[in-house]
Amino acid sequence: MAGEAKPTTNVIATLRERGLISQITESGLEELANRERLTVYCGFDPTRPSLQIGNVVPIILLAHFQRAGHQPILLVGGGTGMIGDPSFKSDERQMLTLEQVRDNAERVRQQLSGYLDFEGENAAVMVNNVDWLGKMTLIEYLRDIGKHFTINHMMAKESVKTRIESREHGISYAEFSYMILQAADFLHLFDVMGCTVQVGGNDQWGNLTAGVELIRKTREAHAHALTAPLVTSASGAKLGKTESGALFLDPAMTTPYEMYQYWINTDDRDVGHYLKVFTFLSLAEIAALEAAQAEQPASRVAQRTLAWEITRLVHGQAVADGVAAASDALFGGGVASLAEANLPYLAQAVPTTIFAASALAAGLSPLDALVLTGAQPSKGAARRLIQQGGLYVNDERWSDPERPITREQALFGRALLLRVGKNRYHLLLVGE
RNA sequence: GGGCAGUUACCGAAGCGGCCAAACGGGACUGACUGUAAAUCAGUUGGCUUACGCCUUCGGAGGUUCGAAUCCUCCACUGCCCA
Repeated sequence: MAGEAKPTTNVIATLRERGLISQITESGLEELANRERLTVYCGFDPTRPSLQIGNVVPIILLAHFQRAGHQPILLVGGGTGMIGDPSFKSDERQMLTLEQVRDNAERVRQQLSGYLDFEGENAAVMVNNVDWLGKMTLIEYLRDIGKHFTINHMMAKESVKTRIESREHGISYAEFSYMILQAADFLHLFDVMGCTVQVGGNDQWGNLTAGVELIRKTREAHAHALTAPLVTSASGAKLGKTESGALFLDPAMTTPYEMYQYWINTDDRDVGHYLKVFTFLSLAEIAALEAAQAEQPASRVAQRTLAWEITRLVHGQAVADGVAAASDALFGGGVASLAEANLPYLAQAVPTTIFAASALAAGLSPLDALVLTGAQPSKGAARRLIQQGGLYVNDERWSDPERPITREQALFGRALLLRVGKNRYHLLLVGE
């Protein structure tokens, strides 16, 4: 399949100008990529139930390759996930149970399914390395693969260096062998699909080159490796870190609204860089957004675009539109501007409490409402908050703690958005 | 095993018989200002249908006293010193 159709654009140049290349093998990949259709793969180990935002970067690499006419392979590490990658990890991993790995692998497979085009002549392919690693015999592993690696070379790899030198932690034989398994993956995909390029995060460099070397030694063929840099912010913070933990792709673990808000709050200094990395907007469009942002900082136009694009990429356009509408209602236009259809996205955006219609009909004490939703720990605290002017009900400042909230204030007759302070919200919804 | 010092609110730390729901600092929260940022300034920071009223709180349990975070006894834990 590979090599039949001409690629359309210079994908390496595209990646380079977007700051998406950290290391690349000196193997003529750029010229080759312009000449023929390549098959490119990236692996994702199911070590957790969900991928994180950082995992999107190598997916985007694959997407750029696909847009340029090449064929991407998404590899789910159902086999390697049973061992655990030691690269740049200070401790031996807690081994997952086989059930956990299988369950995680299925989730990861679903999370990966939305980014690439699985139709057409350079359709993306999804594979799971347990399908071949699981069948390999010990003798095959040692004779066909292991024979081509020297321990000396493996020990010199930067990715495992600290573990080799560490007295306290050490490294098990299992984890030490991880790079060989990943090399075996590359060899397998080379053999059965003609795959000659592997991409990954920068921490994967050692594992990628292990595969390149294995293919050279056993098949006398050239394979290529390319890594994306670790994305960092101007303030040095690790990308995707929130108070509640990492930004997960699974909407049950990180709501699309949280995802959207995370990017909305991007520092001006980072927004251009992130647009290049996480969206497919042209460099001209990005430059225009940056200029508009610099001229009108309050518009947050670059951040809005970034947040919408990433949310759409991860969760789809309908969800991106919904959370954007909810976000605008919360921070800009007010809740009155929200369409009733977007109420579910608002409920996803803020903690939501269901309460009885009768309570509203009788007139709801704002003190009770604050305590009921957990927005305030006690009525005393709620009273202080109101007296300080810190409560808004559907955007109306509620300064009298004794004034009951009635049905007239409710949006669509059933929704009360309590705002505590500048930007803490609680939604009260009348139950069915 | 012996000796000494300590244990106060989210954290640090005052208080050493009534004026203590407990100084002060940090944090957190609210307001003003702002770009859903940072900085700054002001206020709030045990509970109770806000009441110069009541209730619960100063490691735990008892006791002395009209009255205890403050004094006594025992217990638990922490730190330092000596064996």
